[in-house]
Amino acid sequence: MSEEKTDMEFAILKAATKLFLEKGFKATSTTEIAKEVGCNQALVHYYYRTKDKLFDAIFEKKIMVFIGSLLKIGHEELSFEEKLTKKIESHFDVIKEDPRLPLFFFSEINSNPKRMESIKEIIGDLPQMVLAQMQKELDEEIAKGNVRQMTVHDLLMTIVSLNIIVFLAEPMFKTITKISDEDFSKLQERRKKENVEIILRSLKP
Amino acid sequence: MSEEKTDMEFAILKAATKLFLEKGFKATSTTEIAKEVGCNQALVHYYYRTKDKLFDAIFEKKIMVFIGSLLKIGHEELSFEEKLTKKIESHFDVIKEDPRLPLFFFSEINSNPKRMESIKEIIGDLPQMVLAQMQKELDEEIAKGNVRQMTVHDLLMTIVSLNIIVFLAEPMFKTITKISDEDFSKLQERRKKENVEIILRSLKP
DNA sequence: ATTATCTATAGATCTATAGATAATGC
DNA sequence: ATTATCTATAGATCTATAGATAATGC
Repeated sequence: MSEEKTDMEFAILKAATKLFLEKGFKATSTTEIAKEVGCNQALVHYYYRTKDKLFDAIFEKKIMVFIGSLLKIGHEELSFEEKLTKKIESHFDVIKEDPRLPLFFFSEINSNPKRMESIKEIIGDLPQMVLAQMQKELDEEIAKGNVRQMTVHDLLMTIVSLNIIVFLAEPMFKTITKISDEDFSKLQERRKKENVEIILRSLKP
Repeated sequence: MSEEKTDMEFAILKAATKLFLEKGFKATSTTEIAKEVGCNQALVHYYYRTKDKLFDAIFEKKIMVFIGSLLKIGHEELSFEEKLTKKIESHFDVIKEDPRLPLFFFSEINSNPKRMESIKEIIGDLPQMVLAQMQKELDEEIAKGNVRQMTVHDLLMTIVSLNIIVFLAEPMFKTITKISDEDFSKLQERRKKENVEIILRSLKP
């Protein structure tokens, strides 16, 4: 009855994560997950009981990654502009590690908003506090005349918006232009820099 | 054998459009479409034969709306900046009319890239030509020193990116904050203005 | 006569569970 | 003994079609 996951339990989680992220909840069957793992379908239910519970475990984890990448703080020694740059880039990099995350996230919340409710309860009001802290820092810059009037909500929306587009558009992109993975990676890095540039410019008084 | 769609045929198309946009291809059943229309499920297949063909008809139409809103040209008498502003705003407004469009679009291409292939064939190289024209206009502004070095691809990516975020995030937004529809509409309009501001700033030399 | 609509159903999923067997931990 | 894995299957979909009946256009 140990807390440690058995190999098989972990393998199922891993395969499910891959498939759910690729194809979403509805389009992924427990049969397919089992096939990917190389076990029988009943075993998926033995460990996670229902497809829904299995999905929820994954969804929660991934949403934390996504939100975390945005709300993480640190680099206290840096200037506001440097800190912001780091935040934008680290958010971008987290998504690059897990490029299906944005579409997964928006799709699944759209098709089942209730999942968001439970997430809300789990994370509590930590985000509220981090946002308040970020707003304070932003207000200081505004007071100093370094930044135009701006809410942290708008700023975050801009960051997320610009940072997700290449990943959302990846399948479309790769279908239309037969771009190689290497060139696509270069395009991503170029966009990352461009995003920082756009956002810093957008804040100028 | 007239080209005109019967009432029932049209009603099915309309119901299918609504459901496919809301829940996507996989999560929508022909049974559900029939129920929404108020007919029996066989009739959906009588008119459109397969779920796939029905979906394709809708997907094609919607993708044209989305692409069209970006590539439309006009207002020749206006300045570059005014034209760009109009383009951004009209793109935003088209999506506001059909707020599920961006998620629908990215989700369905992700889950079945082949659909994009057929779309590609239908629209041909019209987009290429429009893009070339837009690039020419942009290059003129760059030459005049009004705009920094920039490709039309990057510019369009920025526009789409900023314009879709509120719509992608709508379900999440409405779950987390219990924002009213009216306030959400105000937020959208504010974002539209903000997007224009951000994009114009991003182009300054 | 032809077209539109319905009922009924075959065949393919898919989820979840029951119950059998194999593997492991004392 | 307990836990992990398997086989088999019930019950719920869902798509597509066959074939019956109702509505419509000459």
